Amino acid sequence: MIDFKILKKSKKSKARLGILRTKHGVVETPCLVPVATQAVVKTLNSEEVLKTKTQILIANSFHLHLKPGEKIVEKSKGLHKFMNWPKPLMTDSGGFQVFSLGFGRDFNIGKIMAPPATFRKRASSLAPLPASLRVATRAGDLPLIKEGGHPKSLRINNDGVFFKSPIDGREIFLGPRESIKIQEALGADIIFSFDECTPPNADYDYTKKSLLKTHKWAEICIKTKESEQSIFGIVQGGKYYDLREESARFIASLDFDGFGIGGEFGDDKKIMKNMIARVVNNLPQERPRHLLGIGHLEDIENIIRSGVDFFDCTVPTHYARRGIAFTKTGKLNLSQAKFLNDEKPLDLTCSCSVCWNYKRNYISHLMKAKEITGLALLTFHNIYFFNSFVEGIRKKIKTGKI
RNA sequence: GGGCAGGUGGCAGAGUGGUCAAUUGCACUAGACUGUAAAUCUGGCGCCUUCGGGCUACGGGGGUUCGAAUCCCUCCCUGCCCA
Repeated sequence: MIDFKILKKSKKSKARLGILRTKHGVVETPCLVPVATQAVVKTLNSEEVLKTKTQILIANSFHLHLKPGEKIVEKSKGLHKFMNWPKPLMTDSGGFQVFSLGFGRDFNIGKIMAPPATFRKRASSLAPLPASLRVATRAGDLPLIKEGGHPKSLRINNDGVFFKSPIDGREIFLGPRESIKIQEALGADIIFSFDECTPPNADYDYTKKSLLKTHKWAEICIKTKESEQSIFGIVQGGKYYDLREESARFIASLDFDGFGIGGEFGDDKKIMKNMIARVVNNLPQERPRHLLGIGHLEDIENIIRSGVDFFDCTVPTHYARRGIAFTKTGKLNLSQAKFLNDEKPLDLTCSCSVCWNYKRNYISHLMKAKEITGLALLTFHNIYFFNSFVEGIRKKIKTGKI
């Protein structure tokens, strides 16, 4: 059960200031949702995460189903108790793993891909891409995934997805019913409907067919859910404007408590902004919107201006474990030897405990020495920094600057 | 003192007459990473360059050869075994 109230709507953009009430406390929006896939923000314990201005976390059904299994979590009276996290929680449905363990693995790609020049031209129109078009990426050219295409390592049919467990290779079936049952056992405040996150190199026909499946699954998810948890439906449609609108309208027609926007829009920031705005235009104003898996620092203001209330992203935590700190003046790679002679804090304006107590030279040393505390310090700082950044945007909305 | 095995780029370790500035790994270095992978992918990694190439390099010195990291002599060093 959640209650979402919009406190202020921007006059300059679609941005809005909101407050979400849950059994586990309130969340001020717009809000970053740090990722705790395996019921942990990697490298940090829950008390530490509480000190990073984090208001809500998102865990993952698929991963927790594999390890330790939702029954274990249920026995511990749910995720909150299990991981000692007192604040609100979301769980993702496993829909992203349909992509990441499927085509994502086949092509060794992430969900966001640079669109080719030809796509840039066409993307602003409603016309679908010709099926013959190849998609250019940073890594070279990838074949388009056409209708009927299927990933090597998992099978997708109308009822759900047969995964191969990365642990022991056994087959694991996950469909809308299974996902909801798992998420009910986990007991987060907000759960997501089971979708297929379409690959970035999917053609129009594949995306459309996948979309219809995601829509059907959304209906089943709503029917299956027996708990009092709130459930968000997920809009798909790839980078095709008409499919995005169709999906938004359909998902909005169902009785969801809020809405996720999944998949990707290419890495052209302008197109992304326009496309999110189109989706948002077709969603009910009064309910929360969550942009799934997007949140590079330079994206955040844009997506909030487009009307997004929540967004989760692995960037602050994942980059931290690659030695990268986010700062007001850009990214720093603490693995670089030059920081061994740098006695400044990570960010001169940051008030997090890492920036108060540690210097770049020490963190750089920890990175070079492969000491895990270095990863933890960077993770802490990055989350705090991102949360502060979003806090700043909330202030700007409040004061009418955005 | 005798016998044997070795000495190759920051390290480990291939090569055993020309296609070798020298496979590969590590380290180093630069970049990538968007519903998670705490190490993955891509590039660089002797010096100089007008990007054609030039110079210096496989323990030191000498030799054979059109040509040597590779063959011979000698010296130095290391490891193991025997006295």
